[in-house]
Amino acid sequence: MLTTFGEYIRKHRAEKGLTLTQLAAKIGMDSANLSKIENGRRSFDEKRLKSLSQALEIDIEEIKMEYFSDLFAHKLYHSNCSSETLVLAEKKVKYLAQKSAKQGKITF
Amino acid sequence: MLTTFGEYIRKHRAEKGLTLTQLAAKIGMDSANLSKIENGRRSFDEKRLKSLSQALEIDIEEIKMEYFSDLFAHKLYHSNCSSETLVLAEKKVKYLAQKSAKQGKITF
DNA sequence: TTTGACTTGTCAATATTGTACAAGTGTAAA
DNA sequence: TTTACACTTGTACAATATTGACAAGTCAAA
Repeated sequence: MLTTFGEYIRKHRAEKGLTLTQLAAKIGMDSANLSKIENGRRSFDEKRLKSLSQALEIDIEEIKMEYFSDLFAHKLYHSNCSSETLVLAEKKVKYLAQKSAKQGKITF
Repeated sequence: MLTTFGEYIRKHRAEKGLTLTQLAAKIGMDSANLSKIENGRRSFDEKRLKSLSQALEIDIEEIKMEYFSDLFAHKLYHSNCSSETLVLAEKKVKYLAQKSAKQGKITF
C-alpha cells in the first residue's frame, strides 16, 4: 500500500491499537508533535527511526525505506524535477561506492 | 559523465575558464566556501541554483537534476538503504501528485 | 457534561547551516 | 628570492530551521 510516511505511521499505530499518546511515549516525544507528523505538517526526525521500528515492531530496513522514499518524493515533487533524477541518483550511489572503495585502497 | 555535484561545478567552471573567485562573485558567495563545495566538504545552497545556472550558462533543469540526484545519492549511501528506495520514491511522487489533484477538486 | 483521542498554534530552546575572514599551501612568472 | 594568484582549510559568528513543550481547542462516545 502506498502512503506518505505520516500515513504509514498512523496505519501501523492503528494496527497495534495504540493511541497517539501511547506511541509518542514509547518513542519519547510529545503526542501533539506526533499528530503533526502523521498529518504531514512536520517531519519525522531520522534519529528516532530505530525507536519507531521497535515500538511498532517493524523491520528497520522497511521503515528506512518508507522514510527516505517519502523524503525524496516530497523533494522531487516540490522542486518539479523530472523523475529521471532518481535514475541518476541510483547511478551516483554506485559511483560513490566505487569512489570510496578506491580511496580505501589508497590509504593502504 | 558521472560526477558529484561539486565535481560537476568544477568541471563547468573550468570549461568557462573561470577562477573560483570569479564564479563565486557571480553567484554572490565567498570563494573559500565555493572551494569547499567543489571539494564536497560542504553542501550547495538550493537557493543559489538559479544563479549558478545563469553563471555557468547551463539549463536550470539539468542543474536541478544534478543537484537533487547528488543529494539523494548521498543520503542513500550514508543511510545504507536499498536502492529499491528510489523505486518507491518514484511511485510516491505519483501518489502525491494524484493526492493533490484530488484535494484540488474538493476545494472547488 | 465528562472523558479521552486527536488537532492546532505558538514560542523559546536547540541544532543546523551559511558567511566571512584569516592564514595557510603550491606554483609559476619576474 | 619574492611577488602574485589560485586554491584550500580552520574557525568563529550570524542567520535559519527544527524541535520540544504546552495551552487551548474540536469532536465523538459514554
